[in-house]
Amino acid sequence: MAKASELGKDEERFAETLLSWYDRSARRLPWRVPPGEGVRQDPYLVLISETMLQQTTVATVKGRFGAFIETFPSVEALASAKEEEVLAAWAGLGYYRRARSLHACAKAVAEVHGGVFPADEGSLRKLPGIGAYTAAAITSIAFGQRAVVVDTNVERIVARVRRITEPLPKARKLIAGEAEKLMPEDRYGDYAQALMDHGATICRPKAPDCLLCPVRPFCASAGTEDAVRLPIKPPKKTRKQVEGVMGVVTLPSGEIVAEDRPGKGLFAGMLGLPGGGWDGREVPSWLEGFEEAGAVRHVLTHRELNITVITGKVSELPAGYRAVSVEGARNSMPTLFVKALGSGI
DNA sequence: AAAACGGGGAT
DNA sequence: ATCCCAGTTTT
Repeated sequence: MAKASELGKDEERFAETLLSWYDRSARRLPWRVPPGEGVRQDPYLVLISETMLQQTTVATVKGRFGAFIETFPSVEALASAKEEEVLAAWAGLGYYRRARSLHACAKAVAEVHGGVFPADEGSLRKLPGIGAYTAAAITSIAFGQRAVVVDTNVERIVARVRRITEPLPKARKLIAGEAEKLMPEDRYGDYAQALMDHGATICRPKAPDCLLCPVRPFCASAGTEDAVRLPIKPPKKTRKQVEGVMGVVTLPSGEIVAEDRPGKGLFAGMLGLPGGGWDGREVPSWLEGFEEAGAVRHVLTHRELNITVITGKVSELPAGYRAVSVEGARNSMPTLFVKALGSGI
């Protein structure tokens, strides 16, 4: 460990060393430009990937990014798409507000900014769905400008490197300040992505690999128990258990009955199956008396859903609902409904 | 400041 | 089972 008088020097060497490691071992990812001086990525691609990656693993996004970009190749294409199409392309990814914000963001870029992404953090931050993290990511990765990118990887790395023992979320301000001190003087985009790779492959949440860590000489927790336990996180809340009913109801055409969900709440704006009880809405009376066909358990961050799946036939479409093919439902409904569909057919 | 908001992969 | 994830918005 360096003496206090040498910390300033360590701060410079940290970023330099991490960038050097990144040049050798950057992961290749579909949305990423390989490391190099002055490299930039298309801001539209950064927006899509960063939005998809919010609270979502790289493994999941890997399988969805390409198809989305193919469907909506440019910010103009996304802006001119119908919301229904955007939501369908997002089905299964979760946190569906992201898709609606993304669509609103594309419209704003197209209409307010003439189809050109604003190149400064402050303007980006004003766009729908772009918070502090995403604004900093676009600023650095797409525009090569200085921005302090702080996500959970960075929080973890900085808390360990600086041995910050104050629990989250109170430690956030301190962590952001320390993160800024550790920054390099150029290659801001590569540096942001180097931190991500380091957090994902070396400075992992549970089993950090300090023996392989390139910045071990600059880390106050390296090889100690602190490297495993920091940052200190707040205790988890227990999930509320809720029960409900969902119907897989067939029409004479072979299609099934579906609904457009309300604009707020769970799965807002998405295509869903008729039912209720689990989302604060009544089970529609026309579903009564249908045959029980299965059960689905679905766990969300703040709810645990226990759904009874019923099946039946109706001769015509009930008012307020719409007919969709089973294939269409599978492709555009959130996972919960697709699971119910599988259990009810 | 706390709650709402999905889903899947790793352990 | 539990933890965690390239967070943002609303309450």
